[in-house]
Amino acid sequence: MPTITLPDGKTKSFDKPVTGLEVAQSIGAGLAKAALAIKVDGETKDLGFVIDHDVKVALITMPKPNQPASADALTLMRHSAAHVMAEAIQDVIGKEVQLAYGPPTDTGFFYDMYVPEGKKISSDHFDAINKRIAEIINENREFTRYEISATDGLSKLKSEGNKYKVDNAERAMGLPSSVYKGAKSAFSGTALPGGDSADTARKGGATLSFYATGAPNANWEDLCRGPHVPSTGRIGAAIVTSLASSYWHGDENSDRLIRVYGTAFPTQAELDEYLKQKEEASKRDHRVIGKHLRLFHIDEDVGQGLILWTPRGSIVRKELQNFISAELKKQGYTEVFTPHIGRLELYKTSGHFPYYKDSQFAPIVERQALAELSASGCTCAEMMNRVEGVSERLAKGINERTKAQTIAPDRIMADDKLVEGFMLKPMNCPHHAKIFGSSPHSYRDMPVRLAEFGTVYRWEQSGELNGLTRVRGFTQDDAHLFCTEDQVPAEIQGCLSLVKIIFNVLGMKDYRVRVGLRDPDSTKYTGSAESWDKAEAACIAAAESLGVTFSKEPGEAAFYGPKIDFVVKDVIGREWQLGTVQVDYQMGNRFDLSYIGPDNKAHRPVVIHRAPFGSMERFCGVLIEHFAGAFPTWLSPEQVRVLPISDKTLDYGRKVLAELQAVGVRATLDESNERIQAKVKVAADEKIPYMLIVGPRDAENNAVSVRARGVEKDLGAMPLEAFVKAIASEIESKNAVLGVKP
RNA sequence: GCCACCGUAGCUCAGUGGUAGAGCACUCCCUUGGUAAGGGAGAGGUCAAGGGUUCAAGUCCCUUUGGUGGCUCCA
Repeated sequence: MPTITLPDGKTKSFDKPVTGLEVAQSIGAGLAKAALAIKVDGETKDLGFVIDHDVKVALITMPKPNQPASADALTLMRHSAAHVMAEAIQDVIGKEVQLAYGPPTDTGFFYDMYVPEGKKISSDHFDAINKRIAEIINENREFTRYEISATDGLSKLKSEGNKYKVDNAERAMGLPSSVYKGAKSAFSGTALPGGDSADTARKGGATLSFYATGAPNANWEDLCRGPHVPSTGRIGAAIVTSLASSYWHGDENSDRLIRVYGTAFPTQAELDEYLKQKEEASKRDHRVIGKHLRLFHIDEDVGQGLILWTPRGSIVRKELQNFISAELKKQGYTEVFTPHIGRLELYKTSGHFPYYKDSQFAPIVERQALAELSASGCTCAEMMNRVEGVSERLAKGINERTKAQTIAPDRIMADDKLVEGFMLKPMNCPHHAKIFGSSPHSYRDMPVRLAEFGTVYRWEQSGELNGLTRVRGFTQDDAHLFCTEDQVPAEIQGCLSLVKIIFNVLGMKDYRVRVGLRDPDSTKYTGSAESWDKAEAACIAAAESLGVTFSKEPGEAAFYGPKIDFVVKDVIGREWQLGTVQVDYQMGNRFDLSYIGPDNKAHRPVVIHRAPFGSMERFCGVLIEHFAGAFPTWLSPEQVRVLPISDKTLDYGRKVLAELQAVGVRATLDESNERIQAKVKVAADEKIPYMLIVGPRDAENNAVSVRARGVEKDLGAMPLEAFVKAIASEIESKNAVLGVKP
């Protein structure tokens, strides 16, 4: 005799078990019609789910017209749409396509599938697939769930010959996979997300559930734990959007699958709106704007992922750098400069080599050594082995070593033919550690804060490179704070206040904060449990003080300490990590760093790595999108453009230009013999904050007619002197004194 | 690195086997016009590179290279 509790607290009792649909009907016919599924004690179930005991329920419904769909409704609909798309693909491409895994995502859904040799799916098929999807939706077939015993289910799947579904079923039943032999234990290292794939009907139960899109054994069906919308017609509009490759279980040594992306919305209008928004967003793409506004250039002759900053882009970058430098000065940082390379030995000490060798540029080997290796017929692979060998030897030497150098640099070792070399630095910390270590320190001098806009190089996989946001050479606004353990909380706090200042000034509000904590079950971490507790507490407290929401992520700490990361989304929804603050208990040991404490004994400093922008490249990329290229005046490559009405006021224009330049305003003069309308249009396209239109009237009064970017009406004429004063104050304060808008 | 798609003038893009095109930008000329493109002329190309098929290739095939979207990775 179930009694159900509704979200508003009201209860309803039934004298026999009821389905979700019956619950909805008991409340109202309209609700029953709109219902897609039912949440039973927080878990989403089909409307056909039978409730036989007391539970809390909530119905998931189609949104009312002109109302946004709930996240639950979208997820449900998209999961169902994944089935429809899979059926359509098998209809269009062939039944030989084997389905693996098809969950909903934030913006749609995907289905991973194996496309056998001889079959192909490409965007040329999209029209046919979309047409078939529309047909299936139009047929309004019911999603029919049925359960069979796990043993029967498994043999059914085996007879169908789809090893991926067999694997899913075995996984759901808690059995070891009979088909997947990969190293990783689960998809993407975590449990299967709710959505597709199999699940037992009840926890610990012994059945597998299938969903037929229509009638079992007559229509298309799929092993799936559900839930689904009642019928295909409840999916408003769905399309396939793109293709990508993926790996079975995310394991690159395993089968390569095709991931087909799609999305679905309750109505065609919403789908159209979504597509339109995507198109609009792509206009804000920093790669598009960067080209249009001539901010940076990537040249294939220079190399992939290597940024050439053009004069205009360099101004933006330099202004940001000046801004942060000024803040650093206020906070007691000292600036250092270090070279772009260092000996391999250094990176063995720091632990960057060879552990991370796959993500670094190949070592630079000294000329003589290279010649001898080449003469002896040494292959590249052999050379790499020797390069690594010397590092390992040095590592051993370093742990027990005194200050004495045990291996001569830059030459082939006579005994075992090992090679010395240099590496393009992947990080700045080793150099900074060496600076700290180069002179004695008292606890009275601590913390020592070494800052550098340090350029580092990393061998990112070619497919990962992306405009300014993922590159192979980038400049970190890096600093290392060498402090006593007691100073850690205050220093973390200081780092975050810096990030806060920067984000506030730039008006960046749309970011999330991750606090990476240690995995309580792991022993991979260095440093005492007590230190970790304190540092983690300090990170959490600092994050709280930011006043934005943040997530605690156990297991996401680096092995050497906890960290705080700032993550922002780009225009197409991809997340990029920007700033980071990381506590490090390891570096002091690795580099044998010390300071003299009040007890007159040597102590290890704790090191805090921090980079509030992350990298100048990525930050500028994100910033371009944030402003859509319309930088605030202080950041704009060109702050003012003087537009003479005609050649007759060209001389006055020159005078205005000279006065602006005299006070350091970045201004230009449009000397073209276009009409004023054309000059205004061009300046507007280039997102120039201020246009000064100067004609005979202005020249007579020593005035300028001001037009501010983003302001409908022009600001009218004002004395030149007044404008110069106002814009200087706008630049100085970084506030829109004159009212420029993005 | 992997999968799919793409690479034509400085930029945005047409061009489905038969003599390389448009708009914008650029140069010159006319126009001297008060707030989102006045008019005309000119110049600009090894159609990403290399190989192949064909009487004939920007177009079809292969390789390389670069880009885009994902996957994987991310100190």
